[in-house]
Amino acid sequence: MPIEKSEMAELQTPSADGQSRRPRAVRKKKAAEPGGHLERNCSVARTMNIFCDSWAFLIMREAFFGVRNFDGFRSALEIPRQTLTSRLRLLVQEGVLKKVLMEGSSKRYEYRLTKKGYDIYPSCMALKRYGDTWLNDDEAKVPLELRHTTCGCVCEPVVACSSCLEPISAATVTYRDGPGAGHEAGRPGRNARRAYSNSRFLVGRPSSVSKTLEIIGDKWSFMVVREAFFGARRYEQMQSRLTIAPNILTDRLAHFVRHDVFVRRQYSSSPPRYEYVLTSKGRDLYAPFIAMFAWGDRWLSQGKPPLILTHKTCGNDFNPVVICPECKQEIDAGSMRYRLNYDPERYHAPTNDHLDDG
DNA sequence: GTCATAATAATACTTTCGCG
DNA sequence: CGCGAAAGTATTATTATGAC
Repeated sequence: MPIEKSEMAELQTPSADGQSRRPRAVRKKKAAEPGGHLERNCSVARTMNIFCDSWAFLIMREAFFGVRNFDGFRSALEIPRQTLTSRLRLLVQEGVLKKVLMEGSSKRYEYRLTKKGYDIYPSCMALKRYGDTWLNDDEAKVPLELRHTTCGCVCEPVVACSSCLEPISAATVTYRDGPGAGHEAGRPGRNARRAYSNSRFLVGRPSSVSKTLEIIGDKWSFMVVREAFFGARRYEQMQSRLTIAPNILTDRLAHFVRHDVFVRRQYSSSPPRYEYVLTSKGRDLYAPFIAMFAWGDRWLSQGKPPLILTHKTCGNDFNPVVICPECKQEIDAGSMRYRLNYDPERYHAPTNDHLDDG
């Protein structure tokens, strides 16, 4: 991964040399500067620029359940209006939803999935599967059961190699630069904040997608996990590869340790140093991660993927696909039926009902 | 080097209001 | 009602600095 001269100059921090002359971005003072630093081209990062926080994904999930209008989203998710407004606008702008006038009305709109949006379904299922596997309290029952109409099985979709159709994991995949490799300016503006309280979006329907997003609901979390999948273990490695603020990195690592995604292990004692190693629970995040990677390749790379994947097991280059383990067919939203393993009524209590007690 | 803390910038959320 | 803008508050991200 060679870095060109011009990029080097950008990457250099002002504090690197003693004298504090700014390289040249002197005209800041406005929001003009952000996006100044470069980040590696990455389909996951691009995907996360669209689904920049958990809400965006949950809105998509509801869309797959058939929700179409503003108030439908609002009541299903108990999302603040303003937040919903801005998320819908973003999703429309990015072309995963489209806003259409409802027939017979001059002012009611509905939000429909575009092809691009419809295609995020497999990623959604990968998130769901992860939550079912690792975050479900009730061992016996997952909140939502999928039935694959193509083959009739009760389906637990897996992420697999498009060449041999065997499930993939971080350990069985290698990488090399693709035609779209390189660096690009980061998205202007700051990254989205995490949602206020984690429990906030668990109040809607019980959902394994929500639970998964509680762990990796923001872009930085995904980026930290990405670096871990690419072999980074130490604080400093991640820090330098991501140009992430140190306290944010600290925060995310601690968050991940709390959630059993990383273990913190001392590798040196004279100066105490620690490294962060993925647990099996952490390694399993590879499935949703790579599913979103594939989506970014399909829709945001203009046919020039930044990275090419090779499946060690079969030896071929491949694209990640989400398939039904029974019939090996790729899944899509149209071929799935659902069964709820919970009482829907119970989970649609009026707002704030859960707050008032002594 | 590996963070922690404090100060500051920016955004999520709450509330209120307006418009057809 | 259905939707969103505006204003104000709460919380988080970023920057700067420093402890060890």
